[in-house]
Amino acid sequence: MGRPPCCDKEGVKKGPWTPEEDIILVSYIQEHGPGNWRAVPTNTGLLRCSKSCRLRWTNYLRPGIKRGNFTDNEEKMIIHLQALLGNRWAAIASYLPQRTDNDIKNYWNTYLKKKLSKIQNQSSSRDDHEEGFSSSQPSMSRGQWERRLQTDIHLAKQALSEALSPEKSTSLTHHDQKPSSSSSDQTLSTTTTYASSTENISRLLKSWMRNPPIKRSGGTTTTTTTTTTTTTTSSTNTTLPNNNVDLSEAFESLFGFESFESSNNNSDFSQSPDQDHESKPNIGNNAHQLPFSLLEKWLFDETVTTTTTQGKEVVLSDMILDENPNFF
DNA sequence: AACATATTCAACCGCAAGAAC
DNA sequence: AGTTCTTGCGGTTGAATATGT
Repeated sequence: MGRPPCCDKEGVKKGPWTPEEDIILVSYIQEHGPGNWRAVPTNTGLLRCSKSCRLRWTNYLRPGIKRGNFTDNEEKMIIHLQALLGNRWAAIASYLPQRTDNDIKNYWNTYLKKKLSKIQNQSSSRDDHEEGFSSSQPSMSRGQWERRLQTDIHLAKQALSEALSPEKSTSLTHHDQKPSSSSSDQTLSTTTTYASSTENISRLLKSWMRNPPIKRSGGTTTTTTTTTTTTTTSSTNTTLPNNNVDLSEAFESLFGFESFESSNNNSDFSQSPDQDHESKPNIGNNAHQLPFSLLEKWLFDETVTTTTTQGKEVVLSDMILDENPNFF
């Protein structure tokens, strides 16, 4: 049976979000900040459940989300972090601050998993003749598995190092400079790689205008009859259905996100402690300032620290696995 | 051109943890 | 201490889109 769904109420809209709804949500969050999601549908008049609002914000609307193709570095990091952390997408996403866990999860499920299994098939067919050893990966001898794990850890370190290195990998580096960085040139650079909420929505708007969701479940026809709580929103709604490009541009100017973003570089809007990243290590922010060993330490402290049978903690990354047979 | 199949990804669902009462 | 509420997470779904026949 289980608990009834939180959104089982009548009158709660489901399905794809419309630009109108996005605007309402963003303008509300701009005013009140993220959090207290329960109050969002009530206060905005959105016919969405709180969960849906939070998800829309965290996955698409919040500033700092990068969309589009994953870079090689990102791919590497995902692969190795997945090897280290498993399907802890939120944890993995914390190392790629500009990507959402949903994005990473989708990318993994639709692309990386297949790619890796292909590679694994190829290598396992080569390894089949080798003598087997019963380990957690049956097709691999224990020594192989240990060595691979070591290699994975090493590569993950390397990938992390590359990704966080300030002089490398422009896209990643820029992303790492989250809005909390104070320098204005960093702000400029972030606007090229980070998408602010405005940019997110304006992009959505543009693509939406190109391909209006005609068949979508009442999406476009659902005019938000509630003349929403925020003045900005209500004025926006009146102009929405007509001028497409102007709309998105008007939207950008409406919220003045350039100033908004920069004014929030040190603010709590995108980095407020009570929101999405509250438990995340926020590596992107200061990665270029932190000694890398510290990051490593944090990474491995959290994820690879394990306990031996004697209850003594062992840091896996520091172990020479082959020399510690008792580990298994 | 029309249909079938595969792929992508936004959104939903249910569960768990922790906060609030 | 127990219950309820809120939020976050990971798995899954299904509509839209791309690709193949």
